[in-house]
Amino acid sequence: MRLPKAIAVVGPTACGKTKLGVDLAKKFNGEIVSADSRQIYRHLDLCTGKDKEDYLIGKKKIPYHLIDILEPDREFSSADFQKEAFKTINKIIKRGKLPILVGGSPFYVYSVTEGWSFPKLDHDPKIRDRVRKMSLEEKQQALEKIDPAAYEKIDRNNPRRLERALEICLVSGKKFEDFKPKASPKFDFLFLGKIHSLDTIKERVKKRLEERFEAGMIEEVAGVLKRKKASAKDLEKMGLEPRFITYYLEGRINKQELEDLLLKNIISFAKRQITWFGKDQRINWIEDSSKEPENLVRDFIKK
RNA sequence: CCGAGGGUGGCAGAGUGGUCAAUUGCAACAGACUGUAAAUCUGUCGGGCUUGUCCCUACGGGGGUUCGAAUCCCUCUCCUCGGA
Repeated sequence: MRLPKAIAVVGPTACGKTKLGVDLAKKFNGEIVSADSRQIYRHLDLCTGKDKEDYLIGKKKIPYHLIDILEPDREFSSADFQKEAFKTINKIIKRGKLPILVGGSPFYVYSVTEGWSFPKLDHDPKIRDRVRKMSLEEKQQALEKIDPAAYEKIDRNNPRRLERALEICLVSGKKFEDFKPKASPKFDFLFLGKIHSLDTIKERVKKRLEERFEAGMIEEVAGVLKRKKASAKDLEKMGLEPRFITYYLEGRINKQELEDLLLKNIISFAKRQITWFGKDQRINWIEDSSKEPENLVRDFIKK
């Protein structure tokens, strides 16, 4: 059985993914499915770079999904995202349109394109809470005791991974090792990638930051805090701009430090994105001016 | 001009006779990643190759003491502070 077709537009931050996605959506009667771990949250449009005007072409608005679906004080995971994305993509296909997954959150993108199957577990907030409160050493010891085989293999200094492994063991009553990572793609994706040199990305990020400061990015965060849409803690988890601007508002860092921290951290994020996407042989990297993506998509659809 | 302190690897900054090619942080480079992912974590980071308890070059320049110096002494030079 042939899988339904879809497009994935990926790449590091500030390289013009949205634009490419929207162009293609217009030409091929598509709809955008955002794969951005921050844009799922409402508010904070400047901070998370929603750029909603990019979805307008002339008077026509390209439909987009999975942006602004949740209040920022809610927890959301890649598994939640995957579920939503599958639903959305299926609906788009049913409408006879072309789904275009556009995003720079590699974990979100791949959970969908690869069809990762996450262990099905009930949420147990008590267990989660307990596990999260342990010190690194306690986590290591606990896992070593419960599941020595998993402990052998795991990234032991990584608290997040230890937490997850422990949570799985404690909630399921089974071994972490029993949940072998599985993947079964649900769609046939054509991968398109947009990328620039690191120097160019740096320049673009810098410029974009300036524009967003100018546009009131700090005030945006202050407003969200003031209206209690999210706590400082929620914002800290939400990624670079919300986090560091919160620090700034709390007086922990000054404006210059804020700018430096943001630039620095956004760049290292871009490098991590490049590590993910760079090794993916399936990605068709799109140079700036060419009409190539159009041809690639046309051929792909015809097949 | 006098007095005091100081010049350490791309930067910041430890080290004050051997275990120092030099703690640490940042930057840089590479990488991991299957329910927090713009998260979290790992490795490399003076040069060379025959990759070794190897060689070379290095803690402002030069000289000296010592078996041995980033570390002690002399001198030159530069910086900072205080006094004229």
